[in-house]
Amino acid sequence: MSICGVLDKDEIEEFVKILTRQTCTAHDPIIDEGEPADFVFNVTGGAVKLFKLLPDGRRQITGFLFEGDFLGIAMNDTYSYSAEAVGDAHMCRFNRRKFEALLDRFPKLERRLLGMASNELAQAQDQMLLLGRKTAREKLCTFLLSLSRRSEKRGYDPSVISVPMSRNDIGDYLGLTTETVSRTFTNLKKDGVIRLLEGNRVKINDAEQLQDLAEGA
Amino acid sequence: MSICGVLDKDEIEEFVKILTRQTCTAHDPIIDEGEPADFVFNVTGGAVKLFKLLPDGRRQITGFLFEGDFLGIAMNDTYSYSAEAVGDAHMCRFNRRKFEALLDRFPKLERRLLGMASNELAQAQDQMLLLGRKTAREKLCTFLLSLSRRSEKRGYDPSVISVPMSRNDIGDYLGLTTETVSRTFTNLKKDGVIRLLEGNRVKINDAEQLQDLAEGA
DNA sequence: CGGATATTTGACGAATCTCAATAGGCGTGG
DNA sequence: CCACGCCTATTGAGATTCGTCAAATATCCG
Repeated sequence: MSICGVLDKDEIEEFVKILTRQTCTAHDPIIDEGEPADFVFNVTGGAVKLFKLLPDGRRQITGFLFEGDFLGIAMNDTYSYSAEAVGDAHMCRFNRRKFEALLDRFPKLERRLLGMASNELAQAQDQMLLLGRKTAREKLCTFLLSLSRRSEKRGYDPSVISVPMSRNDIGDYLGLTTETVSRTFTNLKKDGVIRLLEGNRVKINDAEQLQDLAEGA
Repeated sequence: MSICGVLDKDEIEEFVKILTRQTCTAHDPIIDEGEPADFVFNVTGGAVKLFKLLPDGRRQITGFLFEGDFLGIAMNDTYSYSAEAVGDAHMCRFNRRKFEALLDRFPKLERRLLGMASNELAQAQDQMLLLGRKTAREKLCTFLLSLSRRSEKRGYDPSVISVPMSRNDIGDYLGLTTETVSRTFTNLKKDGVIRLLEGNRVKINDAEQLQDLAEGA
């Protein structure tokens, strides 16, 4: 587990004692915005989406979590967003009270959480730039690039990425409609930037070109 | 200073020792994206805007800071955004290394920073929802409402808010153009939702209506 | 194979942007 | 104190990107 990288064996033991393993299937609600934030989670497999809703049903996905990602760093009294699994997802669940008690005992963990929150904040700012100022094409290229970088960081081939989420989810993440996402995929394909493979995978033909397209350069 | 609310007199002394006071005028760069993050700041007066740029000059303002707000919670090696004063702004500057050294001595401060980061993260998610899914009118209402709430929290009349930033800044914060911001102000005025007063102030006629408009209800 | 769901494609419309002109504010200096 | 000039805000007209609605196609899974 990524948050535990700074802990030694005995310390990890303490966490294992208080965790519950759980599996969620697609559309399975994990947490609901506004509910008391009684648990924090660590994703151990699959993908999870975080989102907020407007009263009329419009949805903004604020992030996708993958193996190793932590859900609930921002610990206010209530959850500020909802979460559900993209496909099937596996997670460790911690009672928040017990989790915080352990935090007190391992101050280096607190420092680490602050670091993770910093990263999330930086990511959130990138996403604001994307949502507020990028075109549909730039948005999709940015998205594919971030998936590619994530793949690379986990030791996979960055030029062939798995895109497990639906067009609709991608749209709700990028501030676009399903149709625009689909059309933009088609355009990128036509322009030779990417190739669509079976199994929801995408081949990136020229990462540098993708990078330029992502920034409107 | 807001971050120091958890400290006692002697502890605050330690911070005062390492701070430098500085004043910035409009468009004065405070920090630049990509530069080494050698300093952290606390705003003591005026307003500051945080923003990111695309290569062609498109700009996204990711947040406004006011008195008491802290700049640099997200402490990576380099700044992930730029900052400049809106009008004139006053700030305390801390050497980051020394600041972090003090953090080690006051663990409750670290907990507090994590709390502040959590709040910022929640705010960032709200802003993503706004940027990705709200209409121009909803965006502006949300913005005015947040200024009103901020005013209220500081003990001012929430129905008359000061809007010190330019239409252009508001546009870059809401993902709109100057013209659309201006037009939307005009519409809200025409519909009796707000009234424009001199001195860049805005009178909110019906806060509840504004709330509804902000969420598309 | 068949039904359900997701994706793609097309035609059209609307919100917002762009470009351009006008009006308003504010400070400076005569 | 007024006039000028600069900068920002407002308003207008037309263009464009993206959204909406609808239909066709593809994919998944039992």
